[in-house]
Amino acid sequence: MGRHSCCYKQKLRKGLWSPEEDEKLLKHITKYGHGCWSSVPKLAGLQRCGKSCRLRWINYLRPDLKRGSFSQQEEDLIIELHAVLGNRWSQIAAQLPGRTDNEIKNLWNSCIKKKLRQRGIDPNTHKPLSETEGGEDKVPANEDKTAGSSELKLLAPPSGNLNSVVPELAPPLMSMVDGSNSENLVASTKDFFLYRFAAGHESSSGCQPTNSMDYLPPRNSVYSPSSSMDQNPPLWFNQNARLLDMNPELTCNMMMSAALPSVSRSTVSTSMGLKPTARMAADNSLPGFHCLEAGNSSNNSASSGNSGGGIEPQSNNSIYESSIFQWPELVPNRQAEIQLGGEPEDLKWSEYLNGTIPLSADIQNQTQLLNGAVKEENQFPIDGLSSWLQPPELFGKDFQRISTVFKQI
DNA sequence: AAAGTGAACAACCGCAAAAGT
DNA sequence: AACTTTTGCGGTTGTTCACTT
Repeated sequence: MGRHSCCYKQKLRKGLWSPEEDEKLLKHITKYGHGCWSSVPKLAGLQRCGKSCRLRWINYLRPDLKRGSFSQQEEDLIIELHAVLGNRWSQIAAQLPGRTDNEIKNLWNSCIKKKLRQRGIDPNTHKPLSETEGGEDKVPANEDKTAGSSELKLLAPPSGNLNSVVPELAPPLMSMVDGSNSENLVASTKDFFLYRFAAGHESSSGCQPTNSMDYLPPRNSVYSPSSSMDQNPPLWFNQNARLLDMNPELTCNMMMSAALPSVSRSTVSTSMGLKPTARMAADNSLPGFHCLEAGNSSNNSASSGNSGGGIEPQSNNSIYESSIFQWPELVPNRQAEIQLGGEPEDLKWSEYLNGTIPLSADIQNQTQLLNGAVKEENQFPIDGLSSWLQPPELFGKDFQRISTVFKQI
């Protein structure tokens, strides 16, 4: 319990990561996947603890990270999600594909808090400062993590009256949830989330969710309590539901993958979360939109079952099968960005790597490009590297470092 | 030009819980 | 069932850089 044992070992480096360390970690994970994090530093030849490696990967090296500044839409979404979830950054991050909890947390503490105060809003309670009688830094009621049944508690809005928010949102949003009306998506994104959270609040009792994001009701979904993923249905559903009702083919793939044993621990990146806009857009079905996530889980569990034995190189496994890259979800994500007014600099690794940085919202072409990349035996699309490696000045110093590493790979 | 300041970002720490033995 | 190991999360601190004085 507590601090990881590897942290006690001597001579472990701390502080900022060097490009060489990044390279080692990236190479290792690209080749073998992370498997058991505690064994990663040893296998990758790093003088770091596994925890540090994990953090570095999640917050910095992961290829599906979206870099660049937050858009206004994203900020607004964060504020509204925070009003519902409190400081549950990982859950907030799950709704912002390509963003990490750390990133969002930093943004909140350094920027959004200040903005809200300037607007006369208490960032903790989301009420006017005048109503909070100087309790600026007090923890709001919905952040009481230690209280029992916290799942339901934290879902309650700061005002304590979630119903005041939800009912009027529900009718138009229901059609969004059902995917039958994709035209009003942009304007209602934030409302959509509030509704979804509220829906979770209502439906969570029968599901015994493990966290507040496990609310997703099985509407329009394939989740069945009797299915094989019921080893941890809330978790499984939490991580996959948004994708499940996106695409029948995807659903099929995921179901098959989920049928593999031990979809349990949350080793799966929450970055698979899709904005509603992306979700709806994908209702048009993207052929070849494979779900890697469930396969990822099963694969991870298989490797983690070998804990202590290190990671066996899986030379036959593609990068996808190694649960590292999750390109396909980036297709709808990209569309989501476009619909949400994503900024040009909000480019993604997949786009760099595929050399398919789109200049317009031509999703079909994009989809074809990405599908092509996927179909090519799931190989890491190194061919596309040259095109995105060329203008590093466009993407900052970090880009140069990573690009160097990828070049070498 | 140098020092001070604040914003933004990166990383660490401690804890809780899940998973494994 | 008890204990250990591993993972994930949130709070906090440290670092870097740009801007101001």
